[in-house]
Amino acid sequence: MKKYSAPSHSSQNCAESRRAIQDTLEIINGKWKLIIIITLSSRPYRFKELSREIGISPRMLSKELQDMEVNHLVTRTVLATKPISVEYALTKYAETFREVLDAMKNWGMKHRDHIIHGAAV
Amino acid sequence: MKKYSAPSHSSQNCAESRRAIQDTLEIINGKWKLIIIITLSSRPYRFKELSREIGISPRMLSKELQDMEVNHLVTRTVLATKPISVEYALTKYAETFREVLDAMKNWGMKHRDHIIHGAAV
DNA sequence: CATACTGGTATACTTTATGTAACTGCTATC
DNA sequence: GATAGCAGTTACATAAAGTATACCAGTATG
Repeated sequence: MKKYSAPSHSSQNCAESRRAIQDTLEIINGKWKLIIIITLSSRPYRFKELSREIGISPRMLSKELQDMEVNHLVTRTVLATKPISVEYALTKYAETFREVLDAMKNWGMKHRDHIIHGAAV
Repeated sequence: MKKYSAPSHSSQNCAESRRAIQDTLEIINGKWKLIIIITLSSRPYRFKELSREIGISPRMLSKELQDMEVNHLVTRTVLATKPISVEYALTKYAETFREVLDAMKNWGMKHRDHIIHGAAV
């Protein structure tokens, strides 16, 4: 009987922070974006090569790479090879994302310790 | 005909980093966890109060709060009020998560600028 | 000319996430 | 004793995410 509608409060900059965090979340959300970023951070990959490397179907890979291109995280370069090939590489801009990944990595490792060694709350 | 199975590479600490990042990702993954953390960061809330505040159904809220309790991010305290009430609050431990949120917030804001003002890649 | 490689797309399907509605057990108030 | 509030739970329905399989157009090789 009840509808659960949008929040009524939201002071201005609180909402802005939330939006920023949500934006960032979308960059790495889902099963694949993170591993794609990490894989491409070692070197550029071709489409099929990347697909085989991380075990993702072409359908998903195509979609994910398109998202990441829109967000300026990867570049798509068509190479004039015998059978045409396409190279995907992280942009220089993508390096700015490392701060976020580092923060997540550090916290994640501490958290695993915290939960395993069962500290008090 | 082809199966897309697990990766074959994965140098040791690379895999460890990835796992840590994935762990962190799970903490904030989904539609609600983030806004719950942000809302509770101002003050403790009771169950229904929180439900109304952010517009989440009791079903989802219950599930999310349980997850977060397991991860030591919130505490659940039963209060001896006339109709019983239960207070949810962020733990002190949850404050350590602020580093991650801040990194995400900063990057998210820069990223919005970057995309809107259409800088070169 | 069949085979195999390239970078994908199309379709159908399963699984997971989220939403909706109704219901429980308790207490207080009208 | 009917109504309403609290803190949830349960069963069911839909939406989103992911998987599997097949296929296309192009080029080279045997």
